[in-house]
Amino acid sequence: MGGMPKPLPVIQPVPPAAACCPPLTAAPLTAEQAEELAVRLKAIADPTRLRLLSLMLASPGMQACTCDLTEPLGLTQPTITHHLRKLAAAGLVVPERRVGNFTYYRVVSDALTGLASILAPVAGA
Amino acid sequence: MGGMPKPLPVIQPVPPAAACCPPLTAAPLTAEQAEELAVRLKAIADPTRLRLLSLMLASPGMQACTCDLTEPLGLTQPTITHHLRKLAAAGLVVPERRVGNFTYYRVVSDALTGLASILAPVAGA
DNA sequence: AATTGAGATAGACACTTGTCGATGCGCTTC
DNA sequence: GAAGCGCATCGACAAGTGTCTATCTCAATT
Repeated sequence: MGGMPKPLPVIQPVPPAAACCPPLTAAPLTAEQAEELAVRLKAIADPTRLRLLSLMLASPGMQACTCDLTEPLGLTQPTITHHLRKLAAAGLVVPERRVGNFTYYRVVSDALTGLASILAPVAGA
Repeated sequence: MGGMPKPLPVIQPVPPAAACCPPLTAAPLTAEQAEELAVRLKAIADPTRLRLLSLMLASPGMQACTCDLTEPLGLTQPTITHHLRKLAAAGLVVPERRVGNFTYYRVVSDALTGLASILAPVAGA
């Protein structure tokens, strides 16, 4: 069927950037703000996902396909896919392009810097 | 018994600052580095603990006693103590002083900025 | 058309975690 | 010394989570 090329599953229930909350030092967070920020932080508060991010960041274009990430971490392919899904749901990575059977994910570096600036608005200063 | 004044339970299994890992963008993390960083991030990846931190940061001297934190969050006292313990174990707060029956915890702001600089070394620049 | 191969999905299971009620310890006040 | 209060600890339980095996889908190749 010559239909549409299946536009890559978009998951992102979370807005693209870290525009959810004021900096921690600004004022006490509401329950909703804390909940939303915690969702993003939970996404990176996992050793496997941290390694995934650092591997992708070290790759050209901050991109990598699932196959490139499976072996270095010593985990199965469904597990890697599971973690990439979680990262995508938090807006930290995005399914970029699909070359043949390979799906390439890219790190959204703005999401990382956004999180960092919420934790410590003066970081890097 | 005129013994020692019980030197406030120190929990911190984690080194004081965020000197555990290079920035994410520097190089792929080892399993150990990722594990240690995840421990710290898990500590703040919780809505209750985020609100605790923001409440303490908004208090004079970035300090607060357990009694000040129980009511604003609508949780029981053992639960607040539990979370303060977790934050202390991650080096994000420290049991500062004890006035009568009150125990005051203080936010270690360097720990927050340290985490932020690992996530995004250029944040705030 | 058949085969191969990458990745997504589903289901299962062990483990962790957030919360609570009950209890114990230490300091303060009566 | 007895009572009251703040905080820590203990035990329990529901909910969430990371990992796996098995299966399915879709694209590329033969």
